[in-house]
Formats: sequence, C-alpha cells, structure tokens
Amino acid sequence: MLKKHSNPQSLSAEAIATRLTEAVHEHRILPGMKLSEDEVGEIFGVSRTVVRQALQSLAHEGLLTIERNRGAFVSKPTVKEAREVFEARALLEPRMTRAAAERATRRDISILEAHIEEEHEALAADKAGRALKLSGQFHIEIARIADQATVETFIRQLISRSSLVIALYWRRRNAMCESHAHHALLDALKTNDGDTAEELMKGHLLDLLSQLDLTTQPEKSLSLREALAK
Amino acid sequence: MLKKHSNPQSLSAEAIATRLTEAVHEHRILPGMKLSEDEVGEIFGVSRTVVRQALQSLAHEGLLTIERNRGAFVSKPTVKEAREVFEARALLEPRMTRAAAERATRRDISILEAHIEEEHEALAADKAGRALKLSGQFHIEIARIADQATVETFIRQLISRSSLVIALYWRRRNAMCESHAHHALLDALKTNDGDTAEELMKGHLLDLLSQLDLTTQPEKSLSLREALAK
DNA sequence: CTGGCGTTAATTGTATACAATATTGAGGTG
DNA sequence: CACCTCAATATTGTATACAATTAACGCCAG
Repeated sequence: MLKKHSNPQSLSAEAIATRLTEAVHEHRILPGMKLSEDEVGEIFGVSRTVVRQALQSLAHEGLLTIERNRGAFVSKPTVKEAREVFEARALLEPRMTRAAAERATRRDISILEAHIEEEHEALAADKAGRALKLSGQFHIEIARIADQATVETFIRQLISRSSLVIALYWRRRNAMCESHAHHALLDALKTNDGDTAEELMKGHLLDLLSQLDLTTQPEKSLSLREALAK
Repeated sequence: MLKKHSNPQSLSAEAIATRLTEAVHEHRILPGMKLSEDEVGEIFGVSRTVVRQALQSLAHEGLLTIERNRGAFVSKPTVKEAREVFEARALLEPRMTRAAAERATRRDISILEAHIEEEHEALAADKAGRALKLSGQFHIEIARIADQATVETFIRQLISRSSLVIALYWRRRNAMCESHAHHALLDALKTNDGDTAEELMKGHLLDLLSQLDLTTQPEKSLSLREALAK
C-alpha cells in the first residue's frame, strides 16, 4: 500500500501525479505494478475522475502504460527502449551541461551543492531510493540552469524512464558511485568550464549505461501473479 | 467552425486528438483560439469526458494551453519558446538524419519520395496548410527511419510547436522554399551519406529559423475578441 | 458617456451512475 | 486430472448531474 497522508482536502490531479512520480523515482513502486483507479482514488481521497487525469498524464510521460479496459501499469522498458533513453540523454545532456556551465550563477552552484549534500546524506542513511531520486534531480537542475525549458521537459521524461530502466537492469544494488561524477561536474560548472563540463557529462552517461545489464530481458517482477503468469 | 464529418459512431479520444492536431498543423486552427469542451464535443459527437482526454493529451504535447476554469487554448509560443524549439531541433534532428542515412532502406526512400511528391502537389494546388503539415511529416519520417522511437516522440512535439511558431512568426506567406532542401536531404539519404545528410539538416533548420521574424512579439490573433481585448 | 457593481448566464471541475469489458472461479465434460 | 464453458465479480469507459468559477450584461451613479 502506498502512503496515506490523511487528506484535509482533496488533492489536485497534478499533486497526485507528483506523488506517484516520486514513489516511482524512489523505487517504492516498481515496473509492472498495477495502479488501480479505485485504489489510488481511495488513498488520496478523490474520485476516479481526478485519478484518471493523473494516470493519463503519467502515461503520456512514459512512466505508466495504459492498456485499454485493463488499467494503468508502471512501464517496463524493453532493452531497446532502455538504450534509446540513454542515447537520447547522450544527445541532449552534454550540450545542456555546456550551456549550464556558461550560465551558472553562484546561486545555481549552491543549489547544486545542496543537492549533492542531500544525496550523500541519503546514501549514508541507506535510503537508496531517495538518493536515486536526488541524483536525477541533479540532472534536471542542470537543464534548468541552461535556461532551456523545452529541453528540460524532455530530460525530465528521460530521467523518469531512466529510473524505470535502473529498477529493471541495474547490476549492483550497492552504492551508486555517481557522487564522485556529480562532484566533478560541479567543479567544472563552478569554473564556467563548458568544454570540461560537456565531456564530463558525456562520460558520466556512458558510465551509467555501462552499469546496466542490457544483455537479457528483465525478469524482475514483484507482482507474484505476474511471476507465475506463464 | 471545424469540420463535421457526420459521425456514425463516437470517435475515441485519440482520434479526436489526431483530428485536432491535423487542423492545427494545417493552420485551420490558429494560436490563441479557444477550444470549448461543449463545442468540440458536439462536433465529434462525444461527451465532454472524451473531449477532455483529448484536450489534456494535446496540452501535454504543448499544442494547447489549459488555463484552470477558463478552458483550452491553442498555445501561443513566445519568442523565447520559439527559439528553444529550434535549438532543440538543432540538437536532435541532424544526428537523427545521420542515423537515418545510415539505415535507410529502399522502401524508406520511396516513402520519403512520396512525401515530397505530395508536398509539391499541395503547393501547386495552393494548399499551403497541407504542404506545411506534409513538410513536418517528412522530418518525423526521418526520425522513424533512424529507428529511435524515443527521440521521435520528442521531434513530433517539436514539429507541432514549430507549426505554431510558423503561424505566429513566419515572414512571407508565399511558397515555402523547403522543397529544395528536402530534395537534397533525400539525395544524401539515398546514397547513405551520413555526413552530408547531417550537415544538410543542420543547414535546413538554420534556414527555417532565419525565415522567422523573432524581433517582436506576435500580434496576429484571428479572434476578434482577443484583438480588441486591450 | 464612462466606470464600477451585482446579477445572470455560460463554462469548466468533480463526483457519481450506468454501460462495456475483462477477470475470476465453479461446474461440468472428456 | 486437465480443459473448456459460462455465470459472477471486479474494473475500466463514458455519459450525465451538480458544484465552483469565470465571463457577460445591464444597471445605476457620477
């Protein structure tokens, strides 16, 4: 069961979408899980009308897959889709990082530092899910600093899907060694070194990709029913 | 009023979204116009429930902007957004074109040839709107040939918004001189010349951008009410 | 004639009722 | 015992009713 903050007044569809997105990013909701309209509606204290808005919004971002007359399920990216996500990120993020390096203000830097700090704390507290979410936000923050709202929304979607990919294909459950990479990126941004920043991001993404096991279809499915389906 | 094919049985939300998208791409529906739920619902013979799905889907792609308690309007990209759209396209499309050139089959080529042919016919028949839509589809087709579904959806959104940008900022109403550029691209694809294809696309996008007048806010608004609003 | 105020009408937001479809489980048959 | 069929149940799809909000209009004061 999901979290259930007793709701003083009904939440908006957007708020529900945000909450669900966070839960997926933190791997509290895993690929393949079904999100029933009634269930979600009761948890958040709203009618199916509002729930459906939220679910459709998330489906449009690729986080959920809606099967007609069957319902909404957390997407399970195929190996091909997993590769595509990282290819797209490789296309967009290095250039965004360059732009961010050239534009970053002191305020931006301190925001990024705070992110890294939180990420460290989450890892220390053994909150891998939370660390993963923060790690993604670091990338989004860079797009924001680059002042490219359009590309930023694309990167948001890609980060979302990356979260699914990691849930399905990540090799080691142990600590993400990204912290170091993010710190190096921060240094390049701090000195407005666009060339280095771009290269670091390119390497960082390749590094992430190399930690995935894309040789086989994912077998993980936390739904008992699904595991026994065939 | 929009088109009104007498509806034998009710259309799906997706079908309605497609029809509306086409109308926007062909500039039969212009930026700023309001799409009332009741009106659209009556035109297509479905209830507001289905219309809302379609409208929200289009809003998520950026084609419409939904203002709470006010309704859905065709988006009016600002100058900044217009630039961002073309910057994003410049980031994605040249690389997609290279990949497409390296993968294009004879069947792909003939599909593109058909597109160009249709585009010529539309221009000859003075159907500028239809020509514009076909021109956009040419770009989407290239992403499809590159076999990058993820990036393809991004490019779809960017083409959609480009259509809005062109409606607002295009300088000359006369013939689009893209036909030539598309033909040159086709040649590069035909000979699997990735380098040339990538460069041609890069130039083509710059060319498009240069035909826009982004020095001033758009004044065009076909809604009489809106024209007199201030 | 102009500008503000209040009422009326129109439109969107949300919940709910009903229809359509898929899933489950029992019962029967080979 | 496996397998199929079919009713019973649960879930989603769509339409509609009502509430909330906004926009429109007329009225009156200045």
